Amino acid sequence: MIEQLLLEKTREAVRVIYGQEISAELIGFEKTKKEIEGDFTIVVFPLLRISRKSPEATAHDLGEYLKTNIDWIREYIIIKGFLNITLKESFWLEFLGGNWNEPDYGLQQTRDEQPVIVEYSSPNTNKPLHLGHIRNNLLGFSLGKILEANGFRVIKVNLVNDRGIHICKSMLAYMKWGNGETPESSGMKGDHLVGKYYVLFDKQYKEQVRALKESGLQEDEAEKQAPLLMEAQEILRKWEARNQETFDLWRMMNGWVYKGFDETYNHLGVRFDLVQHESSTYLSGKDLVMKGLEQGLLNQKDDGSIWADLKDEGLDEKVLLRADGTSVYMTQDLGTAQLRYNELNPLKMIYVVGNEQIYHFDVLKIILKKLGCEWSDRIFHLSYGMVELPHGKMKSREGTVVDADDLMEEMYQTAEKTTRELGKVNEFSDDEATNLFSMIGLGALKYFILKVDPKKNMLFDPAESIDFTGNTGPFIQYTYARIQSLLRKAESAGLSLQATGPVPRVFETERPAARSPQPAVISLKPVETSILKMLYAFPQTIRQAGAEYSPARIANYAYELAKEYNTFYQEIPVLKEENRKMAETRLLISAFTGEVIKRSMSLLGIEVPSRM
RNA sequence: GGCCCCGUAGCUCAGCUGGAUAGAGCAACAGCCUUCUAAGCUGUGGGUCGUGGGUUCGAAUCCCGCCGGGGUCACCA
Repeated sequence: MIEQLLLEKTREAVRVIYGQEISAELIGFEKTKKEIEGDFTIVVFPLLRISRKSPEATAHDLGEYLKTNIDWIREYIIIKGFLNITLKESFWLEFLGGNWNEPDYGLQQTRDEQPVIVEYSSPNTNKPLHLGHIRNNLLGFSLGKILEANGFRVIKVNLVNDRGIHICKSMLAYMKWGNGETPESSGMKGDHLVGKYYVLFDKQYKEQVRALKESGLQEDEAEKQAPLLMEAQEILRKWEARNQETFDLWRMMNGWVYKGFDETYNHLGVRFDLVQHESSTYLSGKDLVMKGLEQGLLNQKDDGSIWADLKDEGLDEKVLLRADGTSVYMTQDLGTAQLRYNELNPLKMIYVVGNEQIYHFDVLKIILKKLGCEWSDRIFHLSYGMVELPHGKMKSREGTVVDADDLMEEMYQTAEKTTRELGKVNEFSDDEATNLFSMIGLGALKYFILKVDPKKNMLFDPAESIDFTGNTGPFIQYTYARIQSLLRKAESAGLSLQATGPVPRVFETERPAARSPQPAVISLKPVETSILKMLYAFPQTIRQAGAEYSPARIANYAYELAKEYNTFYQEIPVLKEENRKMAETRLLISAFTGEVIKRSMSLLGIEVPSRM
């Protein structure tokens, strides 16, 4: 890596010239700003104490030393305290020749035995997926890919929230008012059908609460005493006692939901390596709690409920088992974490869960530690912000929830409409066209969501998300399609990429003018070095995205690269170039850029079309 | 009220471990299709980086106070 060489040589220069050993952190080292001539910049201000010279003089000392000691440096320019170093073109050309066809460029080989677990999605089986889940799924899936690109063995886990009082509510409503309706008989997708009964429960329950209040009860009393809630609680007890009838109904309704979810996941293009169900992990949580109680780490109240006292940690008490012995959300998560640790011994357990649960995960880690699980440090909660709509938050009871299936369908249709209007698919078969609309619609949706920093709340404006111009997924896809088209045209024009060889001869000709009898055969324009610099930064970008768990970094990188390429594309007609070697070089730049765009988009779970 | 997160152009967002004149897109306006795909490109206008202090040669970035917005503090998940 040239950066390390520059850094090392700079330290050496300080040692030789000023006689002092310095740490690398003292050297301000960065890529040169775009508007300024140069490739890399050394900021000398921090070194002034050592050099005891002016910024300019210090930069000059270092610049001279580096230039005489590093072959790749062509020249340096000093602006105030900034030493801007320009590399020879041969550096970039050699980089291009050596990597454009490298199938693993930027990607690390899997090196870790211990896996990283990425849990995401984690749906409840009582209602269909909505826009919030979409952000979750896209983040989790992309994060998994990014970590894999960083050489981790990743296990993507979906923890299905298939038990608990909320599930019993939709079951109860179905028992009361379902009349044996099924997805087949109603023509509804299974998850939507079950969701319908959950909503129905909520409506009837609110009605009961209202009636009770009118008969003189306090609000909180009314909420607790509403017959529907008590019936639901009864179902939960029956379920935990493995009552056959309850269990069969539960299994049937969950089956419908899974089928519906699978459809949505397939459509969205996300995958899991492992699906866990809370119904089969919560018992482990109960065990953990009972053990903790025996060891005196937890305490039991008079009514029989079991609690963790977290006052020493500055938090409150937390219930872990209800008085009737049934478990709560926290109990399940304790059990799930324990099982994962025992069975997979992960390097890290990443939970992709909304930021409204930050407190929950803080508590989870503390309780685990309290129970003697030192590995709780390996838990990392990747919390992401809420998705807001132009008119405010999504609220199911106000009907402002954006359904995942509806949204994807809408994106598809807009993609189809726009694409047809532009006359892009006149020569496509039906299958090809359908496939393209899907790629574009989903590409737009995914990119729109992933380009935003996960931790921030984001605004989802349907009108804007459906725009395909500017900083959007389709813009990047379009750039890729153009590159592919260019490569096809080049081939039929007799310009073959492979014929140029891995490192074309032309790359070896560039030498300092003084020692070379002939001028360099080719020379790069600013746009071209600019693209090459970006391509050079790809591996580093992946590392940063991995370290920060940030798909947004990849998304913004892909856009910058595509934008840069479009400028190039507009300014420099490759196929019109008279110098054949120059034309070939530019083809390589195009091919390489296409590859990196494709890989970046793949890390976001976005497909790119070869024509559009 | 305690704790956590956010505040950058009219709108949506970038801005890497502090560095040079704070960047894109959308929207507005003006250009570019006998030229490798115009879902594109070029140009113009638009900013006291919420605010007041502090640290520093240097702050959108780090620290503290305040203001504004959101989240959370359930025997819901």
